[in-house]
Amino acid sequence: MPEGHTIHQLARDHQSCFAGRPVGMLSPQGRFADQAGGSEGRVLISVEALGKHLFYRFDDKLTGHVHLGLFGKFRVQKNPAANPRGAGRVRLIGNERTFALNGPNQCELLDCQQSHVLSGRLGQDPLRRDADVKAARERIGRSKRAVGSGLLDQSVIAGTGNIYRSELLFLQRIHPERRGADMSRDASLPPWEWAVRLLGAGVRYHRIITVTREEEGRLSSRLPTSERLHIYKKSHRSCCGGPVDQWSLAARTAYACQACQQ
DNA sequence: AAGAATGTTATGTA
DNA sequence: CTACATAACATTCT
Repeated sequence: MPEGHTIHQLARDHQSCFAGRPVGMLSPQGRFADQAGGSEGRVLISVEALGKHLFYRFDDKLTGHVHLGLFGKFRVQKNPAANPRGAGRVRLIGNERTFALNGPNQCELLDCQQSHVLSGRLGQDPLRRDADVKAARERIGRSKRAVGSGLLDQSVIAGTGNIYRSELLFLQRIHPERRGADMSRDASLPPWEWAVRLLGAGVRYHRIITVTREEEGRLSSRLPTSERLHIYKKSHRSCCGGPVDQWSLAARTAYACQACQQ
């Protein structure tokens, strides 16, 4: 569930649903408070996504911070919402809909200082207009590190996870183990542009799609999940059946087409 | 029922 | 200082 594009969707949704309203949420321990306007209620100014992190900015300068991690999930229900399931962490009650959060990796209230520290250590987010492309590119392009490692490092590029790492390196025919510094300068497009494109498609279609521009619309509505990706979690390419290698890189399973990714 | 999974951080090691 | 490994934490699905 949580790659960067998902988080941006949530930010957008929550922003339009709750900005300007008192919202009961996010007590310091991450337990939920379910009364909008109750003792925990503060007015929400805006919701922002930075990489895979969500920032809820409140009028009293505090920031609610949510990171979904592997399992975190917002469930949406039409009001009146059913009783909370499991260990609820946050409950956002809107006019028509209620969002309930379970299983986040992080869920806490930060002061200015803390939230600044957090956002400061996040890298460039391909989905943000204020991203410093040059910084991200240099960080990877000058590094002796494997590209596949840099792409998972949130302090370099924030928002790409294991799926996007696999898919965008495949699309460029770059082997994940290749050192950033060794990539040819004249490669058709550096990973950044592909990241922008793929994450953007993710937001647009509410799912991860890694096919070419013309095909996007068609494929997104028709294809089953297993066919929206080229090599992620596959032993053979979906297009030509060529064998796909699997190994561990930066503590996650990496994938590469044996024949064409070098 | 064990194990894997779209993630991050802190800590230890070389 | 960098890179890599490991553990910890959250939960659901096969």
